[in-house]
Amino acid sequence: MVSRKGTEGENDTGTLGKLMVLLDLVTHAERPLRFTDILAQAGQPRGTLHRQLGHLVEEGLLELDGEGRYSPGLRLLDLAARSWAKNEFRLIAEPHLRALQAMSGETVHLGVLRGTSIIYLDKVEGQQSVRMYSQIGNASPVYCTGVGKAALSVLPEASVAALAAAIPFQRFTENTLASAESLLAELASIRTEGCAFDREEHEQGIRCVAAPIWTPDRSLVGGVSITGPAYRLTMERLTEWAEPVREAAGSIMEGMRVRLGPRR
Amino acid sequence: MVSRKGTEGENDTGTLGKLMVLLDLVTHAERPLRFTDILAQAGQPRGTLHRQLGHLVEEGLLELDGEGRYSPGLRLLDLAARSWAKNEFRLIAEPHLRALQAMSGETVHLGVLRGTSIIYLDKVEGQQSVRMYSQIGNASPVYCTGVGKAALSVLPEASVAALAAAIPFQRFTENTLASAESLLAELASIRTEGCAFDREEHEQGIRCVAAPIWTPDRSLVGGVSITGPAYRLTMERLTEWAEPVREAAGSIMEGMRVRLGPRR
DNA sequence: AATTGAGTTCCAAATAATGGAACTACGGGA
DNA sequence: TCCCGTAGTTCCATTATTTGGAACTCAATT
Repeated sequence: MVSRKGTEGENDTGTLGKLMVLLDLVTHAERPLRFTDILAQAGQPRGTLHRQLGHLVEEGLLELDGEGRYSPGLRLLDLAARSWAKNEFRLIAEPHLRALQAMSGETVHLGVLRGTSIIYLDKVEGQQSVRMYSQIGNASPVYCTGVGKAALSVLPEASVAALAAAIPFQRFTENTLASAESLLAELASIRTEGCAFDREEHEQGIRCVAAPIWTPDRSLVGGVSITGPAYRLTMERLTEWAEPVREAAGSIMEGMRVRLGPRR
Repeated sequence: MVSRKGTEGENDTGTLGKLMVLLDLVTHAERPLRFTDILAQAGQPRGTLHRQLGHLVEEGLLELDGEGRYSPGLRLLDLAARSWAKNEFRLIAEPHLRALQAMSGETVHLGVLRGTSIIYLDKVEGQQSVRMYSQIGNASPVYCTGVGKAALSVLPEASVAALAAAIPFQRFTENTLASAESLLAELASIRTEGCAFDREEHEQGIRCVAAPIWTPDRSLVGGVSITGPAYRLTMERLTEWAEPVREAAGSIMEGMRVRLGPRR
């Protein structure tokens, strides 16, 4: 993975930075990693790595099982649960997400831009009470999600260009915008429309309509979307829902203005 | 020997330890904290604290808004989402939780013991698709939750005694077991029954029945429970469900034996 | 018994954290 | 407008922690 730090350089300096690299390694891995696995990827001397892992385990950020395999620790859940519960942006948006869900009957997402990814902050779905946590906290690429493209559309040209250059494009479906050029072109139309569509660009058979949410200084940029299967979400239906989605985004921004102060 | 943090003393030593104290401070706070608020509680010199917070912000573990207030960062969600998705214990338990939910129609929880708290790892509820993330990751006291008491019941006497001595008992309802003695007494009966009840001990009007889950070496101790409102979950009903809950716990342990190896 | 691989421990040297103090920015009140 | 107090930031010599090479233990393999 490249640095998640927007426009800046590498970051594995500082004690914390190095530890975070390890945390990332373990949380990104498919399965629990053994000491040697981590050693191979971390580029740290054995002794150093051993102590670093020891500290992470001691703090509950990692867990070391009986077979010497490292996996993410429970402390992460604990910290995340608390930060999610009190996230102001999410709290402000929640009623509007529910309203959109009730109106459409489909799944509604709230996401924010972070580097070249969208992180989902909340998800409201109908009765099909499947996994809910599943999506929250997950990072998805900006260039092939409705929320991602909507978010980019409100950034200044320069920032978009810088981000686009840093995106590791990858084709998920035949509709995926797999280059900086095609992405930039689409952003233009999104700006005039005020909303973005995902036409099965990330996952075959899944469409969505999204509207951007931003603070005046762009310190927070994200969006809200309605997502669902292509057979129910025809393009006509999506177009119909564009207005309610834009309105929800507007209401959320209004809520932020009131609650967070007009400055940013 | 790298020490575990079970029953031991303070831990704000080491660079990471000090940073974790700050993370805890911010995630536990009701509202975003200003520099001065943290300064008052952290007991660090101004310069030091300032740099520490800077590092946490840089890594996305904290966020600093335009008004100079610190709140938990998105990186926490990202890390937690990944660790939750691949948690082996949770994955093994999931189908059994669903089965219990389908059988009872009530909410089913999976939790593990961590220090003197129970951390909920999963939650499956019926159609009332309210907040789901809400509970997952949350820490609740051992002594007044079904899962907590069940978990304690399979620990060796010595460990329970040590834990009980460390619990800051607090009375939540008139039924709360608010002393080490009453807790230890109840554990005896839980051991013979093989399941624990929460008779409105944590929250007025909420009852539950839970069964313990443990590994042979007790490195992982937790439980599974069915929870619901007292008017639906009469004590007779709870008693009826004790057996299925015990069976589910047994199946989960069998699954762990197979998947994680018989050693631990 | 010898060998190999995995994990752990040790300690002088290198590096990062510390914290007191000086500095800046902002916001009243006189 | 000037002055003072509070909040936040920066600086840097001192101090403490991390670093990493190497030696060591342990277990499985040949």
